Amino acid sequence: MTAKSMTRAAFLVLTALADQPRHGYGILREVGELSDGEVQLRVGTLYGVLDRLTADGLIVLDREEVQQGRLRRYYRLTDEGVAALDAEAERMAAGAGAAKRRIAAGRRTGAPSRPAAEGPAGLEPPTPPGLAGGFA
Amino acid sequence: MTAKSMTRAAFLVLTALADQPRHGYGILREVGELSDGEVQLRVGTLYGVLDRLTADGLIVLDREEVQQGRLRRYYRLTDEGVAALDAEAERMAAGAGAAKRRIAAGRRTGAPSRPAAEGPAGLEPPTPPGLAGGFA
DNA sequence: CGATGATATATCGGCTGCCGATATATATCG
DNA sequence: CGATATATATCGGCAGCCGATATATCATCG
Repeated sequence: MTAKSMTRAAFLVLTALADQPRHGYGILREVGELSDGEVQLRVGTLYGVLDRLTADGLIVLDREEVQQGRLRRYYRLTDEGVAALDAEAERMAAGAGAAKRRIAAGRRTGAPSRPAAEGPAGLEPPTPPGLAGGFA
Repeated sequence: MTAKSMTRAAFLVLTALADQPRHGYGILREVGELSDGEVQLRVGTLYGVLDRLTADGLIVLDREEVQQGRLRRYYRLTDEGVAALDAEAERMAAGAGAAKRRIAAGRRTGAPSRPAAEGPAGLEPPTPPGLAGGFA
């Protein structure tokens, strides 16, 4: 079945929960710290994602605590959630690798922009094969 | 400025164009082949993405050909497009690595699901620090 | 010769999903 | 007392993806 790719926000939440259970606000902070502030998960995005992930069985409510008068609702990954995150990480790494390889391949002629002004216009380049290098 | 992350479809199009200019239908086929059929870019998605990428200056219309009575409109990456793709690939690789590391970190106790039935419920685990391992 | 399928372009409506704004409540700090 | 941090949650708008649809040419098969 291979299960189709999750959204970016979902990936961030799952990653934040990968090492230990966290509550909503904690997830928000963790995502920010994880990327040194570059990637930010918005509050308005969080709860929808949490609901969807729960409905999909990738996370579950771990426990509720009242800490200093404030409610904390902790979530944790299910086995299915771990598997999904792992699969997504694999896909992303593969995609990133493929992109890098192809950038390098396109650099060969040293002409990234202007393609050197073709001849009399004809005969399309027959897709120089060889190093394909796929996603998976 | 760091430029915010592009959409998945945009990433796929840029990747397909990374090694050489291609026309719309060719991009569609290339994306499919690249992932061995796992990832598919839909026709209904393509042209909107192409327009947006053009407006953003990441790709440009390279040339138009009439091959066997059918029009082919070739696009290619701009220097800015190459840079954007490269940056995105970097981000994805970092994110994938971070997820993998955290999954491994969470596996330590060998209790991925049930957290071993806590004691009388109190004293949250004080966020065992150490190996943080960020995105970037 | 007509049907089917691959090639190739493009549009549109609907649905999903992200985000800014907003609301509520408590604890801390100045 | 007001501002800031912690913590939850909802809602409306907008961007973006996808299925369906339309159009046209060429090759293949019956």
